[in-house]
Amino acid sequence: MPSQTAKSAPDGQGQPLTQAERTAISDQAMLEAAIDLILEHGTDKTTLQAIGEKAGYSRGLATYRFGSKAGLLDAVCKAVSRRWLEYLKRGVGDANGIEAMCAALDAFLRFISDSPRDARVLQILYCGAASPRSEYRQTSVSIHQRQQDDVVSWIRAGIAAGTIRPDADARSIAAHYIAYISGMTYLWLINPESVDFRKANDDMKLHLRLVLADAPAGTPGFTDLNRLQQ
Amino acid sequence: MPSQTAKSAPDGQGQPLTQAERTAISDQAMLEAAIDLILEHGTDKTTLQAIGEKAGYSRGLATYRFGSKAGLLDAVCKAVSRRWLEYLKRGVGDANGIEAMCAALDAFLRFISDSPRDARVLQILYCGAASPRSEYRQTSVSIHQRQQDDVVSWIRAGIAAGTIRPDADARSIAAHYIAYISGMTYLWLINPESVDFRKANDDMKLHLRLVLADAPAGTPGFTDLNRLQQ
DNA sequence: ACTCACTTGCTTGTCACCAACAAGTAATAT
DNA sequence: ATATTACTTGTTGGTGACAAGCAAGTGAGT
Repeated sequence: MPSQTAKSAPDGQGQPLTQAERTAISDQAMLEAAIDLILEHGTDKTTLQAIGEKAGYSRGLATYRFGSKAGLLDAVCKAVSRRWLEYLKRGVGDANGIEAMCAALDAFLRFISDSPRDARVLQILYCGAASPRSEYRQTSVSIHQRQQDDVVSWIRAGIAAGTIRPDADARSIAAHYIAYISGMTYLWLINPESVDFRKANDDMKLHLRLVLADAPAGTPGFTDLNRLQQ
Repeated sequence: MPSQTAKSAPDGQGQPLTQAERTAISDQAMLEAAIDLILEHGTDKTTLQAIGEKAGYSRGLATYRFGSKAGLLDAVCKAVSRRWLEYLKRGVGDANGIEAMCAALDAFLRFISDSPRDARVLQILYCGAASPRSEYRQTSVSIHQRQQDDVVSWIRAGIAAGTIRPDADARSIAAHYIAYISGMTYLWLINPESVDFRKANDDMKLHLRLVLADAPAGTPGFTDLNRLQQ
């Protein structure tokens, strides 16, 4: 127990930290500790005491800082979601229509292999948000809604650009698309071997093109699919 | 507190129950109480004491009977899953191919409106199974695997019957299909207003036909879709 | 630059609650 | 009547939440 002295300089040097630096450091340490512990034990068997102590502080800091266990989970959810959304943004760029939807699928696949820790903990937290009195459900709802809205705008832009057939129902397609990703991630989380995420995404891209692509009169239908699959 | 006397006849009559009847009655009462409490408070804020007492017994019976909280959740998960699988079986009958997949979507929609209590609690429990050390994850894995296997066999039968194009990848399609249902149910659970389940399922059925239908040379592609949507 | 009051970060003490188990009591079975 | 099973009660270790206290950082006046 290093007690509470010498916390002013983690590197051994005596230079004092500002209050803002102290909170930023301890916040970050606790969020990372929480991710590790959640991945190992799940949210319900992760204790605030363990989080605080793993981060190098006392058992009480997590409660003090985040107010409650739910508050901490919400903070973790927001922090990891932010990382994912930035990753997604970089992957999609300013693409639109079918290309944007395919790019987002690719980005998600890369996210899972680049940051499996984040991807897993995010899905665990989203699942936790399904609990009736979850105090961070709104966070999950907002993020899913935002992603769904993005997809809707991609589809509408695709329609405007003529790459997506005009009678496509953007909202319904977007819901289907988000549900697919969410469901696949769940299946992958509970049983990673049962899911070939790469192949599923490739198939999804084919299906998207098949279902959404604008088809001027006389273009091939299923034969086109068969050609793509070769 | 009715203490523990007069438990031999809930209807007031003095006729004794067999031991098997007693356990069956208390088991059922506790499972139903657990469902109500989980729907109201979520799994983590539902206590074994509350379950036992709501069922008309003592605070200790749930632990005694199910061994642990995880054991009880597993029992609830199995019981409700059984009800859903029977419902599904009746809805699908001995259909195959695309018809079976569409029938299953219809059955699920009816399940949600006929037994919203079961549907909601099932999704809550499946979400809980995503936790790293969940003691009933295997139950969720088995059920999802079984449903996926059913879909695979429907698809293979459809291929054999010539209603599904022969180059369809049954396993990949099945994973996509199960992921869609799972993901939609999650989105519906966390934010029921955001999902038009009926419309989404109608679209899903269209897409299934579009992606899977066997297409003899020269059949229409997208124009066929447009016709179906009228 | 020094100091002293104030604010903020963090820790420890404490309490109510909960899951789990053990031991005991009442019901059924033989 | 005795054994067995269903169920209850006593107890314990652990957990989240809160409050009180301690120490580090902050800033105005000198």
